[in-house]
Amino acid sequence: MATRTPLPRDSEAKLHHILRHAAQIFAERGFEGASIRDISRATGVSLSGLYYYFESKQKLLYLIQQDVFASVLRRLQQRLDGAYAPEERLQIFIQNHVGYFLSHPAEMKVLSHEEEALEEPYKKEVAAIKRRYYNLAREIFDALALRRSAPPLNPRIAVLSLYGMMNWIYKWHNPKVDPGARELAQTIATIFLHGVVDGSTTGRADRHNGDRSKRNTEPLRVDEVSAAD
Amino acid sequence: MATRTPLPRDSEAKLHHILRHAAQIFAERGFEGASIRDISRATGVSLSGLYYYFESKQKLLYLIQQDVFASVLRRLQQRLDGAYAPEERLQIFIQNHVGYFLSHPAEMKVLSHEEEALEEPYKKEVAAIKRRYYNLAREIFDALALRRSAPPLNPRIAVLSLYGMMNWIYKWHNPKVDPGARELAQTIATIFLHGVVDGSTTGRADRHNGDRSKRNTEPLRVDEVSAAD
DNA sequence: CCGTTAGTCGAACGAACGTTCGACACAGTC
DNA sequence: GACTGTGTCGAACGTTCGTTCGACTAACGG
Repeated sequence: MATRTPLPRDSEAKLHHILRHAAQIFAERGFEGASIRDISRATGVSLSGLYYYFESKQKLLYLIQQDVFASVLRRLQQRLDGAYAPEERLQIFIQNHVGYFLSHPAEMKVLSHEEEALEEPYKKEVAAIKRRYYNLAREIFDALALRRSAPPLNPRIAVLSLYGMMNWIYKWHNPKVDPGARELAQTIATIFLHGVVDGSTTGRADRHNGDRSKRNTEPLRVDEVSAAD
Repeated sequence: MATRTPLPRDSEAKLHHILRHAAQIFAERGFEGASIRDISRATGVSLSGLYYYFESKQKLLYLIQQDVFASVLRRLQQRLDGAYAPEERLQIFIQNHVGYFLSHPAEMKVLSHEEEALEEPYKKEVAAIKRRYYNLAREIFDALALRRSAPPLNPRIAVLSLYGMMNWIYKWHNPKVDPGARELAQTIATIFLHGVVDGSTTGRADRHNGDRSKRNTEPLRVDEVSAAD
């Protein structure tokens, strides 16, 4: 059935060349804002020539996302292998994610920013990979949460907040001003694990009211937000 | 002096009507992905009629962002008035931000997601407001950081991580599953202030590895990462 | 040397885009 | 009743979009 030559070598290399430059363009102008002509210009491949490598703009976005996600997960699995302590596993997880963010900013921005631009045949597939990635962090967190003496946190919110810290990086990180991956990951891990005021006896004792309160008096009001209308 | 006809009332009301529906459309399809014709359809105003209220699509996006930002800031200043304790101020800040996120999801998504879609005459103006908002959180954090006995954190990273936790919400929050603004804000504040493993003496043992935490020897396999490959 | 196939491209397609224009209805003011 | 300013619209402008098509080259197995 299948012929001898499965896939020529330079074809696959060229596909990656296209994926790399396309990610750059998508990162710069957004998926909808970027045109196939932009990508043609950036890659040096003619407009119609591109369609030999992907059948639609949607598929191109899917290929980029799937490719970078597979990379991240593959590297994470490698690094996690042999680490069993929850704290260490969390550090590795954060380090891996942040590290990839800073070393492949365009690809990771496309992954973070263009999630919704993907339409339905592909959207589901990427969502499945993301769920696996989420569950991995969730398992680490659940093991970690056993260390906690204070009232338990909503684990879903905790994990998604961690993702928020990490995935927001592309919005603000400036290599000329901000630290590299190692220090950045360490800072985020410290905040997530111990918070910003942790460490001394003053930590939690000085809430100015019933200390073990859930619903204390009322420091703030949420309800009426629609006043602006 | 010219008090005759300052601004027709229903005109301003209609502008807000347009802004509200346009934010909805931008939130759903993205700025570049949404067309003025979509907005015409959603508002009931004819295509050309819209241009009486804004001179370009860019200006429309600017008006939305400027409008919602002014709202958030105005409400925040109100609530912050009279609160002096750093922890309380931080709680108010988070509560305000998260509360606005959940009560005006479309507008806040546009603010978070379409930052870069804004071009140069307008981009600078919104950036200026955002800097003010950032500085406000930064001042609260600096006051708070005095409470910290552990080695100091990079304050810029800490504050931007907090923004990350909050601004990421629009990507995942599901009203049917996730808690409301109050509990959500409280969880984020707790994580930011005290971390997820804070509380007991085991907290800062620095390296908790010594004891073999064999209680879960589950290696947490990520089995076959590239299934779709 | 011939046929097949992988790879590449210029030119064009119809559709959709943001924006403009001129006309028109309805207020108030002289 | 003429004038002016505000608000509204249908129709069209020129441009750009994603995608397709047919022709072409280079390489290789027979």
